[in-house]
Amino acid sequence: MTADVSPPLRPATLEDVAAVAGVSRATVSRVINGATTVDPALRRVVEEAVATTGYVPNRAARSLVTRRTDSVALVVSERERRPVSEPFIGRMFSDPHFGRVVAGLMDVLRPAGIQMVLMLADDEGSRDQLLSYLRQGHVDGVVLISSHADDPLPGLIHDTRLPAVLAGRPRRPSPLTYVEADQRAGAQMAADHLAALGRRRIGTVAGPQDMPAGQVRLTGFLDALEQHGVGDVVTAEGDFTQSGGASAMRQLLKERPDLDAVFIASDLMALGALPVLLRAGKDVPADVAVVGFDDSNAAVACDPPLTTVRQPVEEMASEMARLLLRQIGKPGDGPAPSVVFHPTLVHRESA
Amino acid sequence: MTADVSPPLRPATLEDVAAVAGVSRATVSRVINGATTVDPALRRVVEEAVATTGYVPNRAARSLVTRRTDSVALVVSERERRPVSEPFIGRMFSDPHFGRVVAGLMDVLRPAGIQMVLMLADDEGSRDQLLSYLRQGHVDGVVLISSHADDPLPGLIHDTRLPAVLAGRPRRPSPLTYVEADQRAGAQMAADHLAALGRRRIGTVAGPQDMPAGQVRLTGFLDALEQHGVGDVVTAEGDFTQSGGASAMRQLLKERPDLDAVFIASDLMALGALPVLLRAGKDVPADVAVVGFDDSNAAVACDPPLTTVRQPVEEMASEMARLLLRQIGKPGDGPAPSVVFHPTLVHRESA
DNA sequence: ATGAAAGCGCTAACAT
DNA sequence: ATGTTAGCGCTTTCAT
Repeated sequence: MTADVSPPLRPATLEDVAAVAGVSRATVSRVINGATTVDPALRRVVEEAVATTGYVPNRAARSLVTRRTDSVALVVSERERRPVSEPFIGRMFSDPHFGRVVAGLMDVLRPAGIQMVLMLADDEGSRDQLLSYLRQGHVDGVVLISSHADDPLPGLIHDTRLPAVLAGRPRRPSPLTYVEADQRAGAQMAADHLAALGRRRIGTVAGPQDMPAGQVRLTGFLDALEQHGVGDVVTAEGDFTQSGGASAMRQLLKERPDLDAVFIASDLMALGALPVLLRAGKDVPADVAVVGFDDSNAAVACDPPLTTVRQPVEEMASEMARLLLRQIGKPGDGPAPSVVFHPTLVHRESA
Repeated sequence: MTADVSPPLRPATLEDVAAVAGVSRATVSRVINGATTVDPALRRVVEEAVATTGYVPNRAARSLVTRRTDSVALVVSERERRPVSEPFIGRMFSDPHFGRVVAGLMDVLRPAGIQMVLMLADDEGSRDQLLSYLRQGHVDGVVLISSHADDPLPGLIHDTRLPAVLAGRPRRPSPLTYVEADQRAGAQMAADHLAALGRRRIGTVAGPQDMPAGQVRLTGFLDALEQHGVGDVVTAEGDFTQSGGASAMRQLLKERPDLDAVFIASDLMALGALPVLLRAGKDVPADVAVVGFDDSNAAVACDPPLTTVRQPVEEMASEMARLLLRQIGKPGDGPAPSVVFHPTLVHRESA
């Protein structure tokens, strides 16, 4: 323990450190920024001065001259909430999926010293506000999580020329880098599994056909099944909600009461569908095998626990962060190539 | 539609606006910041120039001189993850509760033009990093969500003299403002309800006893039950996760197979516990009445839907934001008085 | 009511 | 290898 230095009322500046170390501001700056052209002895002196003064760089000042901010925006884009009366925002925020993405991003961003600024775009006003924020260069890049297919934001963000990465392939083709899980491959794994189980009277609760994920999971499933010689598959469309899954399941059961397997395009819909099955006197998996998609919390909440297609959400988010950092690092290169992850089948009890 | 101005390669500065408007930088600055001492006519001219140039203030430059940042930190503090091998951070992040807090905060911060910077403190290194960040004044205030009782962060944050608001009363008394729901009252409501139902063979899945919420919900429940003449209550501790809820429920069932009611200290744990109950051949609520806590998404995802103690999480978060903004507004006043919200019992089908 | 000018703390040429 | 200097874009005295 050394004697206390009298506590600075004003945070130490580069100037203060320079004075203590007996060098110029520039030298201190060089040490701070790890320039190699500094005499080792001087470097030590400066480092000591930094320690005694408790110096921390002022981001605003630095950012003003470097035009970097060492922060990125995490933009959550949601469809406009229809009734303005609806009290609170953020369907996305209360989705555990969102938290998993944040965790994955932070895992990479934090060690890099990059801060995350959380932004929400859920109507035209907030979108304009967001864009002007981005255009003014208050962040070095953006991660976009969009919950709806017709989102104009990928295009608008691309126009800002800011490095950006999308969570999931956008519906309209975009030059922006995206990271997604191979939905088609996932659906195939579900089909293969069901076929391997010897099931032949198969149905599927599809997702909304106006969302890419909904479409691809359905066609991927049907195509794979066809390869297994199963051509006659009953289909009902759900809306990715629990109750949507329930009514789609009812419909399926009416059309094909002797069903022996069903692929449900999201765990949440499966959570709604399972009780319908049980109520109809079907045992899962004995009578009807069920495979879900996502490996979300809902999968374990189901009874029986759901065999489901897992997307490595955290890993994908970390990859988004890495891709973003890479683009920020060398701005000339344009968007980084997109990355597609491979899903895996998680075995539980429903199939 | 007027003719396009040639697109600026470099974002417009105050100087540019001043040139277009034919006034000085100072006057533009006054208009931007709503000073009253500007001639209405000139004001209009300047506003037009702002529009045509697409000017947006540069935060870094402004912050450098004002020493305000128009952003606050949302700090998530978690216990250190024991095995470093554990792949990912952020138990908190994947908790839907977190998302609801974010939504509530954003609801008041966004209209105020305040950005939220997400920060995580889960070991000493990240805590130090966080504190130096805070001390350097990169944010105007902090919202702290802490997941463990012995968190030193409230004290450390108080030492920074930065305006701050805590989510939940800290274990060690602190001068910092906090916002919380009356956990004890909530637990009491659960007990009253179960007692009114005539249940007497009662168990509870408690939260972690090293968390204030875990402790208070347990003691509040037990005390209230005692008042109803129910003294013999079996208890198992969960960790506020779904799987933790499941195993605690199994334990409870083993100790007391004839249980007719259980209070589960979080909906998420209830989501895990319900299937265990059903598997054991118990009908809910006929055989076993279940009351949860939180009124989160999980409550509605449960089958049957959960009767649960509702904390107005979003409203509480909004209140935190308001209290923080107030302290930021007048720094002299010190911490604002804390606020305690009252929980309500939400009736669904499980009890 | 408006303008001129002085910095805020930092980095990056440019000199030495 | 180190120091000198000129800004980055803004707010804010201080004159006028």
